[in-house]
Amino acid sequence: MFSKACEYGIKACIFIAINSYEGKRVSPKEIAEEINSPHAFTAKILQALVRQRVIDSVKGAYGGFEVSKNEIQHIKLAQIVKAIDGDRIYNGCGLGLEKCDEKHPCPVHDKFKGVRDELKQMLENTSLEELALNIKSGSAFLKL
Amino acid sequence: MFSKACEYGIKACIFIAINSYEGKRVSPKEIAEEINSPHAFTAKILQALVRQRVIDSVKGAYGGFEVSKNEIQHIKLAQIVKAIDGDRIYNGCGLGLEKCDEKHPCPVHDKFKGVRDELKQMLENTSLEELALNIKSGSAFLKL
DNA sequence: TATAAATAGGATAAGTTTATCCGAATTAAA
DNA sequence: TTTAATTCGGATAAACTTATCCTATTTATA
Ligand code: FES
Ligand code: FES
Repeated sequence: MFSKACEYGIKACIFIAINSYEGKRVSPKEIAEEINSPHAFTAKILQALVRQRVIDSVKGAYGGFEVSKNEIQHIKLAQIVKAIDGDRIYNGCGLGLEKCDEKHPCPVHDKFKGVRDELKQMLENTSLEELALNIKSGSAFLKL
Repeated sequence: MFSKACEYGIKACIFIAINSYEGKRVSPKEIAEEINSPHAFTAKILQALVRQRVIDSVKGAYGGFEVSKNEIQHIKLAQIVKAIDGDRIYNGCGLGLEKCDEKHPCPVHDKFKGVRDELKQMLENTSLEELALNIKSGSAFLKL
C-alpha cells in the first residue's frame, strides 16, 4: 500500500508530534529507535519532509526535528503520504493505465474508484493530532 | 497499490477469459500486445498463475493459455491478486508492523482497517466474468 | 572564537522488482 | 518420426527502493 519510506515517515511524524507537544526536539537516531527503522534512511525521509514543509528542522547544537504545536491538528496523513509517495495512490489507475480517465476507464475503474476515494477521504480526515493521542493514551503502538 | 506483475496478471486474465469464451487459446506474445506489457515478463506471471491454478496452460503446438468457460464467473479478482502479490494487502498492517493485531494496533489501525476491508470485499466480489464483459461491450479498455 | 552537537547531502552498497534472453521440454500435425 | 509451435524454467541484466557511510555545514554554548 505505502512504501517503506512512507511508513517510516508517518511513524516519525507521530513521534515528532508527541515530543513537540512537550517542547522537545528529536534526532533521527531517537526517532529510529522509537519506530524501529534504520536511522540513516529515516534521516533522508525527514529531510524530504522538511523540504516539503510538513515538519521543521533546526540545525546545529540543540537542534532536531519538530513541528509547531498549532499545526499538529492541521497536518493530515494525506500530506505526509503525498510528500513521500506522491499522489498516484489518489489519482492513479488501479491497473496501471497511463492515467485514470472516466472517458477511457480500465475494467476495474468503477469498483476501484470507490475504494481509492474512501482511502483518500480517510487520509485527508486523519490528523497527526489524533494519531499522536492514540500513542500517548497507550492505545496504539509505533513498533513491534 | 498492486505490483506491476499483479496489474499485468489481472489484465492478462481478462484477455484470456475473453478468448476462452470463443474457444481460443492465447500466447504470452498476443497477451502482451493486447495489454501493453513486456512479453517475457508477462510469460513469467502467467506461469505463476498456472502454478497457482488460477488459469490453465496447454503446452506444445496449438497450445496457449486458457481458462475453463464454466470457471470464468467463479474466478475472483482476489484470487489473482493473492496468487501474485500474496495476502499482505488483505491482512498486513498499514504502517508495516510485523502483523496487524487488534491487541497491539498501530496508530492508524482503526481507520485503515475499514479501507482495507472494503478493498478486500471489492476484490472478493468482482469476478473475471464482469471484467471481461466490460471489455467486450467496449465500455472499458486494457491499454493506453 | 573554539568546540561540540546537530541536520544536509553526496556517494555507494544491498536488496527487490521488473525485464530480457536462451535453451529444454512438450505436443499437435505433417 | 520429424518438424514447428509452444510453454517452462534458469540465468542474467536493468531499474528502482531501501539502507549505509562519510563529509560539509550550521549553530548554541563555553
Ligand atoms: S482507469 Fe483504472 S482506475 Fe480509473
Ligand atoms: S496494526 Fe496497523 S493496520 Fe492493524
